[in-house]
Amino acid sequence: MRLATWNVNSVRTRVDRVTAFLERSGVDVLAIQETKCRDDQFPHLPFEAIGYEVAHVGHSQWNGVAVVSRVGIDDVQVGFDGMPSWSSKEGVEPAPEARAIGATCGGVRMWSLYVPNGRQLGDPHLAYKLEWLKALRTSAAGWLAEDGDAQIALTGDWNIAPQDDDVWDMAVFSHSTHVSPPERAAFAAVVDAGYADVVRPHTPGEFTYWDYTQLRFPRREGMRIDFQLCSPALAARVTGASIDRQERKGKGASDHAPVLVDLTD
DNA sequence: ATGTCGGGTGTTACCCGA
Repeated sequence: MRLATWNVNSVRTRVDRVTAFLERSGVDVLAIQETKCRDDQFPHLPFEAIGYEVAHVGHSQWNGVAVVSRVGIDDVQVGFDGMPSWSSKEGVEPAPEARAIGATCGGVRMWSLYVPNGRQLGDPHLAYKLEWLKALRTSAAGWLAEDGDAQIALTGDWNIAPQDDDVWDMAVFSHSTHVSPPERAAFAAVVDAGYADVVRPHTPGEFTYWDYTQLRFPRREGMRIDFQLCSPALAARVTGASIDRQERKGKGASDHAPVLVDLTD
């Protein structure tokens, strides 16, 4: 079985590319982030036409996450227990955002996660990001406490570069989010809860994201911020992993590349 | 920050978010 995660930066703009990727890559379960649409706007038909079912949550033009599967899609859960809310502006009641959806697909509990960006050091959005990750860690630890043999994949855009070599130049990020110690500690806490980054060992020195500006992609100036973290029982099934750099090329590319994991049957 | 992308709208010019 093959799992993938991909921040597509608008599923409506990119639907042809995403379905072509599914057909080309043989991915069985795809976690999508930044669909940037409401549920009623999600393009279900092109996915169903090639044999995939969709579970999606989207409340507005922001965020939006989905799981797409051709091996079944059961027990869909929107958000996780304790997931913090966010208010886009003063005077607006905080509400849960469309940043997490889980579904069981072919025996794997697949989560599509879009971790808050954090914006800038000192911004309230960074405090929200850290709270969000702490709550995710608590929930994810609980899932393993319930069933130590559970096959769980925490996949998506984590908006964190855990190591210095996960960005092209640390000097550029000296006053930025994504590399700050609290963010890295929040990521490490999820790993410590029992979820291993199964992709890094197979993709040394590779990036998953390149900014649209400044010719970052041709200059190979990227970041590794998209991950698949797997529970012990799932990590034991991993036979390989890759980052599909090809998908960042050409007109109409997302700024993120798909991250793939192969499992034994 | 923005030499770029998305989405949106009090739309054809600007807003926000990444």
